[in-house]
Formats: sequence, structure tokens, C-alpha cells
Amino acid sequence: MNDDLNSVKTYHHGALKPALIAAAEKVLEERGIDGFSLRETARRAGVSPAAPAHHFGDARGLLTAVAAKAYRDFGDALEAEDGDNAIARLRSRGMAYVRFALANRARFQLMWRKAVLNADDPDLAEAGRRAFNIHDKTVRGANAPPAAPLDPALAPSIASWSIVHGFALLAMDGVFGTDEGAAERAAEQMLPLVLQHLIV
Amino acid sequence: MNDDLNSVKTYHHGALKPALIAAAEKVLEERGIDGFSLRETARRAGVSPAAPAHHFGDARGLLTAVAAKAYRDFGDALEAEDGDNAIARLRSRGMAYVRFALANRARFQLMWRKAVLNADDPDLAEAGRRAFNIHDKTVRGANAPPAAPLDPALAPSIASWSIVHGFALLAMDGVFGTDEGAAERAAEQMLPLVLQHLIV
DNA sequence: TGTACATCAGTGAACGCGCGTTCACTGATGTAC
DNA sequence: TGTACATCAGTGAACGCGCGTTCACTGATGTAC
Repeated sequence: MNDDLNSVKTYHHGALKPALIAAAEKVLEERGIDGFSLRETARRAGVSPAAPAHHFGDARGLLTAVAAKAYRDFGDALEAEDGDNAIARLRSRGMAYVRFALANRARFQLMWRKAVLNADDPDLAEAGRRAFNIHDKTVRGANAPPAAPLDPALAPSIASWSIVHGFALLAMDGVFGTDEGAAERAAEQMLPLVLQHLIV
Repeated sequence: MNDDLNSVKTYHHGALKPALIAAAEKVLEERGIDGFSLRETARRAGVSPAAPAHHFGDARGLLTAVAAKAYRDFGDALEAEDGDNAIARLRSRGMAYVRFALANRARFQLMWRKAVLNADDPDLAEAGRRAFNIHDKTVRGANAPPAAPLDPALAPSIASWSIVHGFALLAMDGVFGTDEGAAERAAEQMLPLVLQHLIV
């Protein structure tokens, strides 16, 4: 084990899997998805370039694990917000959506960069489903009947998801300036125009 | 010149600049942005790997030109739609937004992948501004006073831009299935819920 | 409690890859006189 | 109209790069008896 400060470097790392995920998150945040590299991640974790293969198979496997964790953190961030009524709750969770994206740019982008992930990873799928369900219940209520993907009943969920998603991405592109907090203020102006119409 | 069918290969291409842009668009559409390569583009255009440098400087320069053209085509696609009244017009242009994204996936993504483009290219900036202005006038009316980026008066424009943008990206991610037309049907269900509230 | 041994989790050198860009060059074009 | 020459638009070979992955290996761990 490597969990005390006096630990010396041992041949076996002890907790390399989470350490690699953490290193990958740093590399992503610093270099962006396009600049990501498995070798650099291994370097950060203080390990040889071949080591990650033992835990993740290949680069895609590692990125998939990072994305799954990102979806979990994202779901937690939504769930952590609440409000006095349905509209207030949706508004604060909408803001949480935008804030998460801006505070975790590369990870957030990775969550949607399907081409780079293992599409059939069950962990990833489950984490994504959970995040959507949290949002869907926020819009349609905790007791709304489950709905198939194209059910018209989902329209309000899709609409509100679209708006926060689109806004977050535009904000990340700097459409609202690079000034700290400007995007958040723009979101506060804009979300109330729309979200209230989506709660039934 | 190389513009008739019997033309033989000449040392000078004659219209290499547009030919390279067209080749780049094909490479992007086939391989995605991450798979884009300057060499492959040159290969498609039937030209040596060093040739593009004469017209675009480097790979970033070529991609920037492709993105600027994409913004122009995108603006044209919005402008081509109309409606009997402001709400109908906004709705049909919203659908045009979604359709353009789905029909020009890689190009649409490129338009927003700032990290890969020359941020200070005047052509690109101008084409982007024009597209936003077309949208803004659709929402706030042709005679609305111009507004600074963070002016609250822009909120309805930003809201509607966000929703079509977010929806388009989710659709591209396959959230509404890969079934041809499914995304368009979902958009038709959802857009009316929101857009009508944004016209003043 | 001790020992043999299988398994696990790493090493580090080497591979081949396609890439973007540079370079000295050359063929074609256009222009000045 | 002809000619000299500058400029433009290409060539193609070569460069160095960092990458992901493979490979034979070895050190450490855990387990059966």
C-alpha cells in the first residue's frame, strides 16, 4: 500500500487504477481531449507506459472509465441541488448543469465525445442513464411514469436538457466572454424565461 | 485551368484552394475531426503534402477556412427558411439549425471546436457574427436595437440559440436513436414548447 | 509456521505508424520592355 | 510579337516527433498444503 506520506516507491503501486484515472483527468484538463495521451498519463502517475494496459486494456478503456466517473460526479452535482418547489428545483439544477460543465470542461466534453469511448461499456451506460433520470424526475416529477426514448411525454425533459446543454457548450466556447462569472450571470437571465414553461 | 472534363493533369492545378477545402470537408465527414489529416487531404486533392502550405500556411489555416465556409453555409441555411409570422419563422429556422447540424456533422462540430481554429481569423469571425445576427433578428425582430454581448435584452436570443444548439448536439450523440428522422420528429415535438415564449 | 509456486502488477526497450512541416528544387505563368 | 526574367505554385524526399502497443522480463504478493 502506498497510502502514507512516508511510503517509498514500491514495485507494486497498490492503487494504480484510481491513480491513473486521476492523472488522466489532470492531463485532460490541461491539454484538452485532443491533447490527451496515455504515455503522458502514465508519466504523471509515475509508472511505465505499459502499466495502464493491465487495468484498462487500452487508451480507450481508460478514457471510458474517466467518462463513467464524470457522469457519476455530474449526477451527484445535479442531485445535490434542490429548491422549494418544482420550478425552483429545476432552475437550481439547471444552474448546476452549467456550473459543472464550466468547472469540468474537458471531462464534460469527454462525456459526449462518443467516438473516443467504448460505447458498450455497461458502467458508462449506467452512469449516463442515472444522470438523465435525475434530470427527468426533476422536470416530470418523481412519480412520472417511465417513458420510452421517443415518447412525447419526454418533450419537456428533452427541451430543458437541450437548453442547459446548449448554453453550457456555448459558454465553454466563450460566446459570453471569458470573464469569470459572466456565463453564470447570462444563465441566470435566460433560464427563467424558459424553464417555468416546462414544469407541468 | 482545370475545369473541363478532358483536362489533363498539369503542374499547376488552377483552383487548388477551393479543391483543398472540398477535400478537407470530405475527409472530415468520413473520419471526423479527430481523424482529420492534412496529408490525407492533399492526397485526395491529388497534390503533394507540401502543397497546402502555399495556400493556407498550415493545417490550422485550412481548417479555419473550412470552418468559415461552414458558418457561411449555415447562415444561408437559416436565412433560406421563413414563416407566416415571427413564431413560425423562428420555428422553421430552429428546425433548419437542427437539420444543418445533422446533415453536416463534422463541419458543424468544427465550427465550435475553437481549439483547432485560428481564433483571430477575420473571415471566420465575420461569418460567425453574421450567423448569430440572422438568428438574433429572427427572435428579436429585424428592427431590434443592437445589443452588447451581455445585455439582458439578448436573453431570448440566447435561450433559443441554446435550445437548438443543445438539441442538435444531443441528437448527434444519438440520444434520440440513430433512426433516420427520429431526431427531427423529437425536435418537432419539443421546439413548440419553448420557442413561442421567446418572441416578445 | 514455513515453503513452493502460481498469479498478479509492474518494467523498459523496441516496434512501426502517420503525422506536420521544412527544404532545395522545378515547371508554368505573367509581365516589362 | 518576341524575349528575358521574376514570381508563383507545385514536387517529393527527408526530418524529427510522440504516440499506442507489444514483448519478454521480473519483483511482489497471496495461497495451498
